[in-house]
Amino acid sequence: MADAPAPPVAKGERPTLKTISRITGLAVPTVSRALNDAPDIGQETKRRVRAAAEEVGYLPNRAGVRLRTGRTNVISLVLTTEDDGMNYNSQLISSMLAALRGTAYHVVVTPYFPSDDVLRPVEYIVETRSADAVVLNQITPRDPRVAYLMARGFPFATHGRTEWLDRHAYFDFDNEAFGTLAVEALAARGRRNLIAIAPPMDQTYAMDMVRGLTGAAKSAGLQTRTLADATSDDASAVIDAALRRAIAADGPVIDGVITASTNACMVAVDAMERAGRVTGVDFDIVAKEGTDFLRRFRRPILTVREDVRDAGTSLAHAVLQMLKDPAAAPMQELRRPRGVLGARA
Amino acid sequence: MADAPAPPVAKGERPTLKTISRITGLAVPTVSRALNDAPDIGQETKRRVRAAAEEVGYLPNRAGVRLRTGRTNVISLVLTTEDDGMNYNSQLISSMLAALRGTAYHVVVTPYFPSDDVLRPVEYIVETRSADAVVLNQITPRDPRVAYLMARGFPFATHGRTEWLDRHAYFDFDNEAFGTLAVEALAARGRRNLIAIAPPMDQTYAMDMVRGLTGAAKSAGLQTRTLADATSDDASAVIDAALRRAIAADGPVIDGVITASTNACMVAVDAMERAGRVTGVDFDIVAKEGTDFLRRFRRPILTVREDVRDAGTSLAHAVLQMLKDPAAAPMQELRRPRGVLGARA
DNA sequence: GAGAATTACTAAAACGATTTAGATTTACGA
DNA sequence: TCGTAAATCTAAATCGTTTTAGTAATTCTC
Repeated sequence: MADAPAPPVAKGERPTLKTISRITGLAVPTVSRALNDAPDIGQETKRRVRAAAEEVGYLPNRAGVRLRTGRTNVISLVLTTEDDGMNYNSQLISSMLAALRGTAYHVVVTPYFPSDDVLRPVEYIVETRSADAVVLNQITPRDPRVAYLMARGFPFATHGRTEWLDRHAYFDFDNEAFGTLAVEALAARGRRNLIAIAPPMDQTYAMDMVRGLTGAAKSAGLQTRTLADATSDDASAVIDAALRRAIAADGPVIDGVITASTNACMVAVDAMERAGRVTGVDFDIVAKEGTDFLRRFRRPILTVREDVRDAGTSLAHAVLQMLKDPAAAPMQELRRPRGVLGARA
Repeated sequence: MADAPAPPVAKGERPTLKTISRITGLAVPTVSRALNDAPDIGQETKRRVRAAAEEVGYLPNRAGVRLRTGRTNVISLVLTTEDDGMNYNSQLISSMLAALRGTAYHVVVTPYFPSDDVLRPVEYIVETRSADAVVLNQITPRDPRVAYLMARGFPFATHGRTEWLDRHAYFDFDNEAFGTLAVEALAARGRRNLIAIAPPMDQTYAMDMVRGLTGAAKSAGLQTRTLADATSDDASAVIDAALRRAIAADGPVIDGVITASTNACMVAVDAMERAGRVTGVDFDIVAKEGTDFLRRFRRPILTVREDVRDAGTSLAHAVLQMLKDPAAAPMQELRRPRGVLGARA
């Protein structure tokens, strides 16, 4: 609870430009322009003003700046309030915060409720100008939010790609490559009959992943299909039920599973083992995961690493660059998976 | 991209009080007071003003309100940028957002970097008045942030308790009860030699948990101790190493493990099994978890449910009530665990 | 050495809201 | 019937910042 060391201008109040104006004897606008390094302010004056600002611990009043300029110094992260399987939201937020450290930007998390119109949060932000930029995820190929933001010329970056590839900033993991890698890894282990628990198929990355899967399967000359009636985002019970049906169905016996989430992987291993299939013996499973959680599962699971924090860092930099230089080309990054890790037995 | 249906006052601009003033022919302050339901505005006038506001889709400019009143309509959630084991942050945020739905409050996540002074984020918020209230977690008994906020009279609520129990709003899970339940469950299964992987011992809830453990152990006349050199918040490798040392050490053989986190539980099961001990046979383990993740682990793990979303909901309500009626007694809630769930085999 | 250009600052206005003080109208009491 | 109170509205000021326009002093140009 140490107080500030006897502020020279004794006032319990927070210092404003007026405070510095009084200290230096300069007019308020001069102080403002000096702090903003305007060209028509003398070097010596700038030095004096900055010293005074430093001394009293001046920080610009955000409401004042915002009211006058319209700049909010806020970046809005639009997220669903639904459970995310693993740590996705948490990691995205904390990595964005880390990347924004030292800047004037705050992060506001704007909820998107499943019952709402998808556009609502984004419209709200744009109409009330409550942020300088928006970060979106769970992107569909013709995402209406992206279309809206592009039409309005509002700065944004997405985790995931649309079909308007060259027109906005994005970060994405290369899910087609993941699909390819996964199939190849299973093929190399002699697996011939694969099933994938894909993300919801309206999402771009789900389509990418499936494209990778089917392409690689065709090349390798083996069977692959997507689990019906469940996605990797569904609740465990739903995935479990769908898998049970698939396992019990007639036809060639499943000997390879591909999943895009940790949770789906655990459910799948569980379901297969309950059906009497031994992991690593009767079948293999490839899972994409952000943590090293599956390693603790004590099964020979094949994993592909995907660090969500990379997304947060990249997206934060993308919007920062955008706000600094609106004319610059949008930052776009496609992160390729490094390879398939064989879990220890 | 549907436009608003022909706004009666044709202007691309966002409506302000001035817009409504023009429509109704009333002065701006009158409009303001009408919308704020001031006593000196006539009923008919209020009706007219509200109708006009509705019609043009008026939403108060946050910067204007904030500048004039000092109210920010922001609730700050102070979180570390470190990884949280499971979904803690994510669930806390989304449940808070859900509870704040329909209010004017935004949630700003304020990062706390491990290298910083603990007080820094909170000081920043108070000094720059960048939020109306703060929510804190990872509370220590004499948490300096809590002391600071109490001294400043700044509204806040904590997830976790301090030693200043009656003086601030909090939500907490009853970790002493958890400790007691856990020991009793293990004792009932004939386990005599327990080890606990506790949270960092500076945290209040860790101390609570250990108090519960030792109390129940004494009553049941059995051995219990806390794992040295590692806490449930540590990285998997650290916990693993510490556990290996404990398992290899001389003395009575460990036949019961208690852990406060999903991750620590997985690590513990892993370590024990690598040492040749079979879960549910040679030893039992009790874990507290917020998800139903461990059920998929296919081990007879005993779990105690703890829904983080309860914390977020309760804390949001606590600060809302505080902001509405500063004089009211702070909301305090201690959530007891419902019992120990035996995992299926 | 006079006019033009440059430098370095100040005055006034504005962003959108609320608050305080004051004005006008109507109703009321004696 | 007149002063007073009550009801309802308006005018002006203010929060802290930035912008636009303008002023004064200095330097340059030929």
